[in-house]
Amino acid sequence: MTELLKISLPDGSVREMERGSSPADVAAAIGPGLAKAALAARVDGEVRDLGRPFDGDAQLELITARDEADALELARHDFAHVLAEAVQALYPGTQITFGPATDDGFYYDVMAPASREPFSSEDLPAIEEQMRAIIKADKPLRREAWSRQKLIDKWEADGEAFKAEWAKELPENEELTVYWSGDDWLDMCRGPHLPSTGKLDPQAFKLMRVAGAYWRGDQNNAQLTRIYGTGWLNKKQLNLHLHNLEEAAKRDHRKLGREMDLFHLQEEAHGSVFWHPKGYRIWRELEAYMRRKMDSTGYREIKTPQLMDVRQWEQSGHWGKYAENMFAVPDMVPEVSEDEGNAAPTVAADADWLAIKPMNCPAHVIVFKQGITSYRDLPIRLGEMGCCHRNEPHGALHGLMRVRQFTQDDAHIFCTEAQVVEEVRAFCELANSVYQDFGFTYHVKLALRPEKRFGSEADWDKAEQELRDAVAEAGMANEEYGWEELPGEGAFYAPKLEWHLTDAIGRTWQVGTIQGDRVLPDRLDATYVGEDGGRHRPVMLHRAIFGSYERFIGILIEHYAGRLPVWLAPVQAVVAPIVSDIDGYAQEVEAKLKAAGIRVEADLRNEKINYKVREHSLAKVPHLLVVGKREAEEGSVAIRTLGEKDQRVMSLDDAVAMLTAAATPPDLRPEAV
RNA sequence: GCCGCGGUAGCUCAGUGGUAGAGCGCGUCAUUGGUAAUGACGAGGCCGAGAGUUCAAUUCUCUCUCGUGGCACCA
Repeated sequence: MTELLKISLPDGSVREMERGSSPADVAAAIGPGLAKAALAARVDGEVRDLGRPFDGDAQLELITARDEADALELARHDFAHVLAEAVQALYPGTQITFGPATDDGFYYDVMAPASREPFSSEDLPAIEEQMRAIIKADKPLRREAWSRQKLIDKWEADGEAFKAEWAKELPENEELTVYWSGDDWLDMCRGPHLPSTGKLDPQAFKLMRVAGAYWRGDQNNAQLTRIYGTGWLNKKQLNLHLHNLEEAAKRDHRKLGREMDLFHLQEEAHGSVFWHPKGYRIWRELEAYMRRKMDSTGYREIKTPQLMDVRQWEQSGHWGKYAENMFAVPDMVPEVSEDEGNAAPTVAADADWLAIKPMNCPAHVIVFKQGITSYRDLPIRLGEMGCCHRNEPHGALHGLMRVRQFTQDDAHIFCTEAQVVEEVRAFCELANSVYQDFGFTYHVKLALRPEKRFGSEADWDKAEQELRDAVAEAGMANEEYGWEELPGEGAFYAPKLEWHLTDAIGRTWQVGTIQGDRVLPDRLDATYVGEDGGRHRPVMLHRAIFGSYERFIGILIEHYAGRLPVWLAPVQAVVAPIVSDIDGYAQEVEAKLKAAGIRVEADLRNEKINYKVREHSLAKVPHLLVVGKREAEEGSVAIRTLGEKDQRVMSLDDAVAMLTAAATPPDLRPEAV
């Protein structure tokens, strides 16, 4: 008299199943094809093993390879387990820890046995081989519930110190699960998993690299070896991914920066950029653009000192928190050694210390504090192309993306409490117009109060709510803008709104930010005189749109794969004569374009036109103007535009008009005004 | 800062216990050629820095440094 379970399917039908039956049974009942294709099940919205019995009546959706997101997640998680099993099979005594799915695959953190070196990339082929063997063996993956104590005993018996440590911290009463791979290997895991290892495609994964990673992400703990793999549902997907990686490598800004002669980095100033003429041209265009944007939205630009007394940084709180990442300079005349070549100066014990600014905010507060400010003057928006230095951990440096010297498009808005929401909303609008001009889409996120912070809870409540409200006012607190709140991610003095750009190949970059700060105005005693005649604290909004010029240019190079829009291109056009008889005309064309404000060069070298076309195409010059006898006679040019197959012949005057239009920055185009 | 890998010509890289090689680039000459590499010749290197082993080190060992892939960090 067992009662039957009612299992509802997505098509609206309901199947009656015996108690104890599982999604696998439902799949089998529907048909053998589905039984084979099914990978897992979504039971009342939760992804579960195919073989896990129903708890009661349920909504069921069977997951197959067609449900790509779910299937990928399952496959990657299984690849990680197979990886761990393979490593232990090959190298007994290896300790296993954790191995999740990632965006493009999986990894597993392991500790090599003391008897051998940590794993290296040379071990990867053998591990891959072993993984394929495990997949081919089609070992069933079986879920089993264990008590916590049983788990601890098992891990301790096996010498798995990391696993045992973790198990001890799991809740005592909760039922814990392990997954068997066949009958000879298991890992503790919440699941779910595919029914068996054979559901994985042995040709759809590749181990990519090994790296160090700290146990539980804490640098005080042991360092494990993390083995990274990329994993997919089939070989085609894997190959596509590998191809995309190659494409991404081709647009690496470090490579393009060298090839396009934009900038270089070198040992003597590591983490600081040597900008070459072409790279700095991009910078200048961006800076001019940003100045126009800020001038037209009520900002006033200032310039503040590079060096300030360390005491100023103590007062702001930065010295206490970030001293180790700041550069300090003794305020003294160095004693020069008689000994030539001895460049190490001695520092007097009583020297005063100056710090090179790691940020502009305290200096902006100092400017704000000059004189007496009335509420009638607020908001005050102070902008600065502020050059800052931070002594970053060496392992963090990366091309233009993470440097020790950088220049921010920084500004601080001092305003009353009542003005915060409107100021933030207006900033959302400004940031939006900038990112659109560069062809980026973006997500807006709110980073909430961190564990270690200054300021009262009431102020944090207020500050977070203001940012929320402003984004809502701007119409961006929704899915379209990827709206999300990130607990614990804020700065020590303020919650942050963050703009995460998505580039042409789908990667995201956090650039813009605005932060509602009540801490610094208080610590540095900034005040304004209110309507009531009393002194009040302004709210200080820290904000940037590019973030830093260095990083933003790096992002632009990768976003456009070096093919910058004409208005940013260091060289916008090259005039290339076919024979030297035409050099005179080529120079005439060059002069005319120059007079129109186009960044143009004439390539009069004694080379064939094929050579010039190839070279300037590789250099990513947007327009190549080829001139031969025909063009010289007609007063025309043959324009070859980068990325287009065909040339266009037009009169020189038309060419000037066309290039002038193409070279106009987006904010100055007629349709933008 | 931690783990792994690397540093040889301007760039990309090969190579060796007896102080080095290619391609591209650069220079000179010839060539004046209609849309992605014309040819010949030539000049370039303290083989990242320091120490050690050795008759001898670019090569082996150690330290440092910078880069690189991750981790940790990112006001």
